[in-house]
Parts: sequence; structure tokens; C-alpha cells
Amino acid sequence: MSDVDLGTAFIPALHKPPALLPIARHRETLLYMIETYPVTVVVGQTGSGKSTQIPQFLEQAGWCADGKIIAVTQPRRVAATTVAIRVADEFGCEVGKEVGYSIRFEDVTSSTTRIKFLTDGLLIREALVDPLLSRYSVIMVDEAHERSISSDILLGLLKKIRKKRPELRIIISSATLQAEDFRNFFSGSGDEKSLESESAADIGAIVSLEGRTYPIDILYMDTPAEDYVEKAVSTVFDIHTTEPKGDILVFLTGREEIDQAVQAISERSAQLPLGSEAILPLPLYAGLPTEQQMYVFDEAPVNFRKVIFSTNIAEASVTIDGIVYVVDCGFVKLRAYNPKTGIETLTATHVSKASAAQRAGRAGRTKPGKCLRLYTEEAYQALPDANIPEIQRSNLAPFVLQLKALGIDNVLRFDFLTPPPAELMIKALELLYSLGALDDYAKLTRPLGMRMAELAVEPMMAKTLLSAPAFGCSSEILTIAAMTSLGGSVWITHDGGKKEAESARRKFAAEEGDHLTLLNAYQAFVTKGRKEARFCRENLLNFKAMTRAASIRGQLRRYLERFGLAIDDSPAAAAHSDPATKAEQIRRCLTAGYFAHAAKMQADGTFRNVSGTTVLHAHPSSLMFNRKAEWVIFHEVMETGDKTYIRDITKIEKNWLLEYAPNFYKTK
DNA sequence: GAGCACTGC
Repeated sequence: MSDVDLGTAFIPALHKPPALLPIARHRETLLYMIETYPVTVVVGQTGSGKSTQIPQFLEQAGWCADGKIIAVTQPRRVAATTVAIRVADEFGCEVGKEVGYSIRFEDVTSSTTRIKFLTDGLLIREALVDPLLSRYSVIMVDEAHERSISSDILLGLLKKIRKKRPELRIIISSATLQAEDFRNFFSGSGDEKSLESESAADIGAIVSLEGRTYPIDILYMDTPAEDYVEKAVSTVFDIHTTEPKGDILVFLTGREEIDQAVQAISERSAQLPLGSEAILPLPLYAGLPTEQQMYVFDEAPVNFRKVIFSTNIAEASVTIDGIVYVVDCGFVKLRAYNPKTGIETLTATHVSKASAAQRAGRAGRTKPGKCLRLYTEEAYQALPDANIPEIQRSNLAPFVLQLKALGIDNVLRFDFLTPPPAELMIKALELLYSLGALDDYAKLTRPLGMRMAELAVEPMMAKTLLSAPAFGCSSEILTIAAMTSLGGSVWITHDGGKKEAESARRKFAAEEGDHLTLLNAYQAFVTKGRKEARFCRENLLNFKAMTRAASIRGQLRRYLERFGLAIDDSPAAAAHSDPATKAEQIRRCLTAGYFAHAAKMQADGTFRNVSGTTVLHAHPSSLMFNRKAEWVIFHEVMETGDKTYIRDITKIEKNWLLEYAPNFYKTK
């Protein structure tokens, strides 16, 4: 369900003719700057029209002569598609002709395409084939201030490419005032000892565009709130009873808080004076089924005020019009990676000032608004200016692998916008070495390492896939790779339907664990279910997720074929193999890729990692939650609150660990 | 015996 397909709902309702946008007045300045300077940083608020107008200005000014293309990258798929649709509309062409987009599984471009919107991750991949990105005359990196790991790496690559392609024009678009940092990054040599640094003024220009937002009143609390969920609920009632019409958007951190707040509003609504306007509370978070997410875009019924309780999804990814009041709890759940333990954590932390500003800005899209912050002004002043960039708190193994494949051998010296901590880099290098992707000199191995980099799955799964032919289970591992990469959205869980979900899963349950259960579910989907939505409904499978699994599987299958690896996924082959033998081949193959994620069950039913230092719990969604096992491997580990959970667990034999990872376990 | 913010190839 994270696979939201909100399509047209994301297109901003405000559809002013382009000539009326503030950016129109800056057209000549922008074109002059881009012509003159290799790097132009464009600072503009949401609604300034930078993403839609700049590429069209450039196209009109002749930047697509000689068949060159203007690329605009976005951090999210929905943004890439919806902006392309709007620009094609303004341009007066069909999407995929002069204006197109390209995202994973969807290349809507053609030989006539001049303006191409794509995700930043995809452009990095294009560099594997075309290292200088020579098809493009201009590359615009949109939403760079979000500091996604992909856009950070892309900026580093562009800086390298620029040195070999001085004619390339780079545009960085950002909503906040980090413009100087971006410009300084491109003017620095990246090497402190070098004196070759060009001056910032020679390299880059900064253009500021005014936005199209309305003034927003910001209000703080006198004293800190003890319980911000409770405070959010009472604040909603205060706004409702004292403030004029207008919908309310409340930022909380997660599903639990949101459900709690929605329920509290429903219960207490009865106390509202008779005849007064009612409140319609709506939840919004990524785990919600798509239909329920869509409710937030509907206009509230007559005599109702719409109140949306949302996670961070409404901060940048989803735009809801008509919001006049924003209530901000001041917290967000952030993912971080601990290189010492290799465990990801998901914890509530204070928002940054930039985040708080972005949240407040959601109130002023259609008329002047108000933002009520559930913290004191002193607390606000103490907030960090910006979030820690993703690249400084993530597992870097997939990105180190990509950089190596791009020919950047010394990744420790790669010119990062902000360098990640050395521990993160070392941890990533160690893992890649243990998987055989890097040799003793930390050089990418061929063909293994190079192939792992080309596969669009994380390194441990890439190793598993590439080992599969040797174990005689390519077809099954292809399915397992596709299913696990869906990230837990396979099963539908409706409210209060936990028991049903449990029994639905049990239909496909395999004694060996979750990976084989996922395999069974997929095989039933493509054979018995004949890919029908009805089959999915009856078995509480997420139809969209299953359909996506089928495309991912297809893509991975094509990679393996291209590598010349044998795949026999004919029904006849499946019929001729002994199920127990097949299951063992799969478990052995999984061990060959996931040996670093091994654990042993204790007498009390919890697990310990191999060194015995960390207590791990089977996630309640796992089959191993209430079953006995000895040694297992798992796909994912995450710490939330006070417990560390492992998900997608499969039983293995201890001696397989030594067999497939002798070097990894020898020293432990 | 209990639950994951978001994004991407």
C-alpha cells in the first residue's frame, strides 16, 4: 500500500496560465544566468513554477538543438509523472512525445522527447551506461534541499562530469536558503590541498523567485505540552469553536498516535453544542489502503470541518488544498542506521526548523493561514536548522556499490555534499567485501560485483540472486527477491481484521519460514489466482503489491538473462522437482546472501545475533513469531521503541554459515 | 504474544 497511485490527485488544483506565474518575469534573467554560468541555483517556494517553466524556457531558447535533452530529476515517482503530465499539457503535446517521463518500469519517452522528467535514482543508473550523461544539455536537480541520498550522490557525480563536459548546464532547485552551500560545493575543488578552486562567482549564479503563498500566522505555546497527542486534539477543538471556516492539518509521528487522535475526536464530538458545525477527522499515513488515503482529497460535507491527522507524508509528498490551519506536534519519526550493530532504528525526534517551516507552509496555499506549534518559541529556537542528510544516517552499501560500478574506486574521497561518517563507509565496504563484490584491494570484482551493482536490489539480495543458478533455484529466488522488495505490503490488514490476516497467511504458510511463505503466495497468485483481483481479496493479498511484484520479478529476470544465467521457470520444471529438495536449495541460497543476518533462537523464544550481543524479536507478522527454530537468517532488522524486530525469517542449518561465509565467521 | 515516518533503482 505504500505503492500509492494517487495519480491525478497530486496535480495542484491551482492552474494559473503560465504567463501569470511570477517566474515569467524572471525568464530573461534565468536564461542569461544559465547561458553564462555552468551552475545555476534557483531558490523558489512551492508554486513558483520553477519545475514546470524552466525546462520550457530552455527548450524554447534552443537548448535541445542537435537532439540534446533537458533532464529534470525528482526525488519521487509521483512528482516525475505528474509534473511531466502538466508540462506536456502546457507544451501542447502528448506525454511521451516532446515531453516525457521515465521512472522504474515506466519509460514514457520517445526519440522526439526534448524535456524528460525522471527520478534522481534513475539518472544515476543511466550513468552506468553513459558515464558523462552525454544525451543531456541541461540537468536540473529539483528539490535538492530535501537532501535525499540519491540527489546528494547525483550532485557529486555532476560535479565530476562538469569537469569533463564544460558545456553541460546544471540547475539546482531548492526551496530553502541553502543556495550558497550548493554553489560553494560546485566551486570547491573537493581537495583541500589543491589551489585550483575556481571562485564561486565564476561557477555559479543564484536566482531567487518569489512564491505564490499567503501569509501565515505562527503561534507557539506558553508552556511545553505534556502529551502532544492530547494537546493536538484539544487544539483542534479550540480552532473549531473559535476560528472561521477552513480545514485543519495536524502533524503527528505515526499510525498509533493518528488512530488515537481520530478516535478521540469522534468520541468528544458529541460534546459540541447542538446545531454547531461537526468535525470530520481523517487519518493519513502510508500504510493506509489507497481508497482511505483518497478521502483526504474530498471536500468535507456541508456543515463539517475536515481535520486531517497525518504523518510526515503531508509535509512534502502529498499536497492537500484548502488547508487553513496547521497544528504541528514538533516531532517526526526518522530512520537511522547504526554502523556498529548494523541495525536500523526508527525513532521519534525533534523536527528541524526547515521542516517546521515546510509544515507551516501547508496552511497558506489558498488563503492566509495559521500554524499552531505545540511547543514553545524557546524550543523552536533550539531546533536544528535542517535534518541530518540521509547520506549521514543510512546503510551505504548499495550506494558504495553503485559508485564503484561508476568507476569511482576511492569512495572515501568521493566529493560528497556532506561526507558520511567514516564508520558508515567502512561498514559498507566490509559488507561488500564479505559478499565478494569487492576484492582485497577494495576493487569491484567482475563479474560478481559489477552484476550486483546492476541489479536493482540491495547487495545481500543481489548476491542471493546471483548465487541462485548454482543452487538450482533461480526461479524461486527471483520470486522471493521481488516479494521481499515490496517491504511488507503484501498482506492487507484491515482494522480489527488481525485474526483474518493471520489465517489468510496460514494458507500459504511454509514450515521453513517467511521466504517460502511469500513464494507460495506469489505462485498461487500467478497460477490459481490467474492474477485476479478477486483471488487477492479472498486471500487478503494486496493486489497492487502483487502486481508490482510481478513487474519487479520480470525486471530481475531480464537482468539474469542478460548475464547469461539459466532460469527455468516453466511449470514442468516446478512439477519435476522434489519440494523438500527445492526448499533446501532455497534456504542454502538465502544463507549464501544473508549470512550476515543470522540469529539463533533462545529458550525463551527470542533470538540472539551471532556474537550474542543483541536480543532480537521475531516481528509479530512473521511465521517465526510463535514457532520453534534454531538457526535462522532474516531479511531485515529494525529497532522501534524499546525492541529490536527481525522480519522475513527462514530456518537454516548452522554449518551452512561456515560453508558459505567461512571468512566472515572465522574471526568471530 | 504484538505492530513501520517517507522515498528510490
